[in-house]
Amino acid sequence: MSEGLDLEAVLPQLMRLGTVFNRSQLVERAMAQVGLPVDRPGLTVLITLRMAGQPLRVGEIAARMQVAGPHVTRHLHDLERADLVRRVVDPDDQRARLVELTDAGDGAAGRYLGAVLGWFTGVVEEWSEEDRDAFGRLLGRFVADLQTRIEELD
Amino acid sequence: MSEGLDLEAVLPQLMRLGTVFNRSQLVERAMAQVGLPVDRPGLTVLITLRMAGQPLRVGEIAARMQVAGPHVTRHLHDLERADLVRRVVDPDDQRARLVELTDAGDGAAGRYLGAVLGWFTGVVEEWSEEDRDAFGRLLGRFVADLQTRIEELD
DNA sequence: TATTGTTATACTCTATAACTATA
DNA sequence: TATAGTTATAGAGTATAACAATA
Repeated sequence: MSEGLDLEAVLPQLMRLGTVFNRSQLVERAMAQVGLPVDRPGLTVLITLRMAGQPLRVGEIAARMQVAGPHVTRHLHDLERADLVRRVVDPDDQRARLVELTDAGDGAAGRYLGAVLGWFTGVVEEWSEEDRDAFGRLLGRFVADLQTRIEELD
Repeated sequence: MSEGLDLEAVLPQLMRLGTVFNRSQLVERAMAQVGLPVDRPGLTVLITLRMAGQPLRVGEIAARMQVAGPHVTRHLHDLERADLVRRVVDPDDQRARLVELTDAGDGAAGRYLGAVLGWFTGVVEEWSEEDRDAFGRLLGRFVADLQTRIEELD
């Protein structure tokens, strides 16, 4: 059962990774780089919009964040008041609203992502190129296979 | 900048992994295998005790879970009422309490871990042995380097 | 009648502060 | 006086239900 041993080693590592992410103030430190008083879910909205590269409807933001709609609505209020996003009526459907980043909002999201990216660069910069490539490949595959398996359970 | 490209690919994967973990009801599904009405933090207490392999003090459980003390105290109440843990006075220090799993508690934690482990087995069982080994090695290294870097920031 | 979004409310998880008992 | 744990309170994040407006 050498298989079993491999997996029993991986599982605690994944749990540890989750702990490191959630509790080590990685997020808080990167948010400090943003230089604006945005809370965590608000920042997630900004990142979602920046990664989309285009204005999104409220429901679409909620879907991409995998949260319920009202949660997005609530934080859009704060973001709009801070002039980080704009809400405009969707010309194709008067019921819907398109949310777009202001320049300030786009800059904030960019600074956050840049900080996190620079941080990961530091973590693996002493790795060999082979190891970096292999890690990227295997991690991508793992996440994809995991997601497939989850969807199969439904 | 081939480095940059590698990292920019890894970062979204990690974010995606976090999302999959937190929102895909992986935890809820595994908890269903437990067959007992234990909530999530309560289950974390049971897992912590099982992985320790010995009774732990309340403060030690909180440290391993990386949460504040009162959080553990609160859930120990429910767990004790459900007969999943026992609290006994530490013979070495009358102030402290040792928390130990009952047979039912140990079984519950075991069933949960077995479900998750079996699930991961399914995800990577079609991988080559080389890929599995490499993934385990690189993931472990990544988490360790990440933690080191975080500690350096303090 | 179905869908988009909002408002109002409630629940889960975790933190901080104040307190008790033992050292 | 310091430490282990508990009780009480507060906050962040997210969900559900009820509602409004448009399709």
